[in-house]
Amino acid sequence: MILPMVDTSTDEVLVSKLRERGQRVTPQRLVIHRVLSARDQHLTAEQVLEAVSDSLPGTSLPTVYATLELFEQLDLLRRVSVGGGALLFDSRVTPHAHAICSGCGALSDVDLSEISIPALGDAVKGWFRPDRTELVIWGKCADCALEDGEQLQASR
Amino acid sequence: MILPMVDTSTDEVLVSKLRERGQRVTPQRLVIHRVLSARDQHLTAEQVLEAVSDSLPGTSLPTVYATLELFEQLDLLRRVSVGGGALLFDSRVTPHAHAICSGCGALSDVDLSEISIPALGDAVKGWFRPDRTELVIWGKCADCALEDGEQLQASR
DNA sequence: ATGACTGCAAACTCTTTGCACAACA
DNA sequence: TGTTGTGCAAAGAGTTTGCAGTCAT
Repeated sequence: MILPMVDTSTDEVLVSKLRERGQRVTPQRLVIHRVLSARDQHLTAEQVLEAVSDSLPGTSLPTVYATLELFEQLDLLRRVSVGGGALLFDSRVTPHAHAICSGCGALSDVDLSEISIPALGDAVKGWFRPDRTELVIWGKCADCALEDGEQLQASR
Repeated sequence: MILPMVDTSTDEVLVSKLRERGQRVTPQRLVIHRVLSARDQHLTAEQVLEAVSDSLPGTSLPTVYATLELFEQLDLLRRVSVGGGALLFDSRVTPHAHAICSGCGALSDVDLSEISIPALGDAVKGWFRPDRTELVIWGKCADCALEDGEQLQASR
C-alpha cells in the first residue's frame, strides 16, 4: 500500500523542529527538505544541490552542506560514508543496512531491523553503549555476479 | 639498503605473496608491512608514513598510499571508512566490527564473528552475493557515558 | 531592527596522478 | 638491463571557513 506524501505535512515536520530550536524557516531549508522527502534515496551533496536548483536557482553548495548538517542534528537524515568517496545523505532514518556492488557500484537498502542488534549488546556489554549501527555489505549484485559466471539462487 | 633487524616470519608472508604475483620486494613494502604487523591498529596513511619514516626516512605519502592499496589486494589489510574523515587501514583482516565513541572519537574493535552474517544471507537472497561486511557501531564508551551521568552495566 | 542565514570565494584536507630517476630481478 | 617502483610536485575531489550582504522574525 503506497500512500501519496502530502507536501504540507512534510513541511510542518521541519518547521516545528526548527521553531523548537529557535531557528529560521528559509526557502533553502524547505526545498532541501522536500527534495530529501520526495526522493527517498542516498544523495550526495552535489545531487541535492542539482535537485534543489530546479525550484530554487542560485542555491550554493555551502548552504546545502550546512543544511544537511542541521538536518542530521534534527534527526531528519543520516550521513553514510562508503569507500572514501563522497558522503551520502540518507533521508531514511529507520534502521537498515546498505549493500554495495563492487562490480557496478550500485547501492541498495537492506532490511535488517532486529538482526545484528541483540548480539551486539552482549559484545560491548560493560564498556560501550551503542546508539546506532551502520552496516555496509560489500559484494556483487545479481547482474554482476552473472558476469562472474555465477547464478544467484532465487529467493524463496 | 640496511633494514632494522626483526622477526623475519612476518616478512616471509609478504615476500611470498609478492613473488606469487611477480611483484618486487622493496624496502618500503617491507617496512610498511612491519609497521602494520607490529602495531595491530587502525592507522591513517599519515600515521603509517610517520612510523615508516623512523626506519626509512624519505619515504613519500604517494608510496604509502600505493603500498596500502597493494596490500589490500593481497588481503593483508582492509580499508575502514568512518565518518567522512581520513581512511583507516586495518591490518586485522579477520571479521570484526568497529565501535566509535561519539564523545571522544575512540575507535575499538568488537568481536562479532558469526553474528550478523547468517541473517544477512536471507535478507539479500536472490539479488545480492555478500562478500564481506563492514559494521560500525556509534555510541559512547564507558568514560563518556559516565560524563552523561550514565553508569554502564558491568560485563558478566 | 537585528541577528541568523546565504552566497561567493578561497582555503583546507585527503588522495591520486604524471613524470623523471632509482633500484629490484 | 629492463621494467617496476619511488619521490617530487602538482592536480583533483570533496568539504569547510570567512566575510559581506540579505532576509526571516
